[in-house]
Amino acid sequence: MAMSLHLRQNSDMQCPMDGLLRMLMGPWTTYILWLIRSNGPQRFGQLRKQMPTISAKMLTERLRMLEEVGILHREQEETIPPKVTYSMTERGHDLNKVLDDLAKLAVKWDCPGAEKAAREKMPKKAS
Amino acid sequence: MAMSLHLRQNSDMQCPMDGLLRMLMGPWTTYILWLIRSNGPQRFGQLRKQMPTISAKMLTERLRMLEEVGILHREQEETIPPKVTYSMTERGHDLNKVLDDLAKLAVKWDCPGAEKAAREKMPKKAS
DNA sequence: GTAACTACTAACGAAAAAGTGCCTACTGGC
DNA sequence: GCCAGTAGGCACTTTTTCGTTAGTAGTTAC
Repeated sequence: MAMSLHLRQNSDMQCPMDGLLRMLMGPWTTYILWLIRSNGPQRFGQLRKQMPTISAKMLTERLRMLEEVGILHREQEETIPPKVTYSMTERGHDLNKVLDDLAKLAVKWDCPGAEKAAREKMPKKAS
Repeated sequence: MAMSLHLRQNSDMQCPMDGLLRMLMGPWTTYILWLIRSNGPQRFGQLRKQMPTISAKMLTERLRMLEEVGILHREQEETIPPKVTYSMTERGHDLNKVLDDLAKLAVKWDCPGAEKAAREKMPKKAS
């Protein structure tokens, strides 16, 4: 904790994207968004089945975070066993447009270079 | 390394964005791009001065990665002391358009929610 | 003659992130 | 009566990430 009383990285600097990127950056985040957009609102367990290697803890955490920033909506039925469904908010749809553009770029480039670098020099978990 | 012979997270799945996001996601990545776009080609030391809290190791690593995926161009003069200048490639400019959109979104939302969540539930370093 | 300058690299260690296993509550099927 | 099933929470362990320190080279300024 070298800089707790300092600039927190550059979040206090002039770049307004910081918060947004920090959110998208999280592991699995965009993959979750993609699943919900493609297949509609879904329950916790359904999402989990589509991401065989995610841990429950991680999935919970990501979903909670996406809810907190207002991108996903969480609907809970208090039955037992419980039933929780996640869907996109309006804000979520805003985001999808940008993500689409990003996806187009990814397809356009689709170079082995990116593949290679992704394996070596970048954070391990994305999507 | 639970799954080295397996799906590596979901990178082997259908999402083509994975590599691209893994790249943008890295700490400081977009901040570096922003600096170079705003102020033009720059040398290692100049960049460093503008990011007082980054370590040399980190900066080197990020720059190398951006070079590897073809977003930055690295030009080295073999003098001693050496002189290395980084500039944007064409591909880099492609990216900037999308990043601009992202920035617009960030400004549009600019909610305390994002701020708050950014502090708590997301990876520590972005920009 | 030595100290500073630049753009790094390698090795080490601390801190943060993520995985694992165990727990909950009530209902429904055997 | 017993076990499975849902959506997690909590504590503990492992993995990953990142900063710090030390070192490189030859020229130039003191």
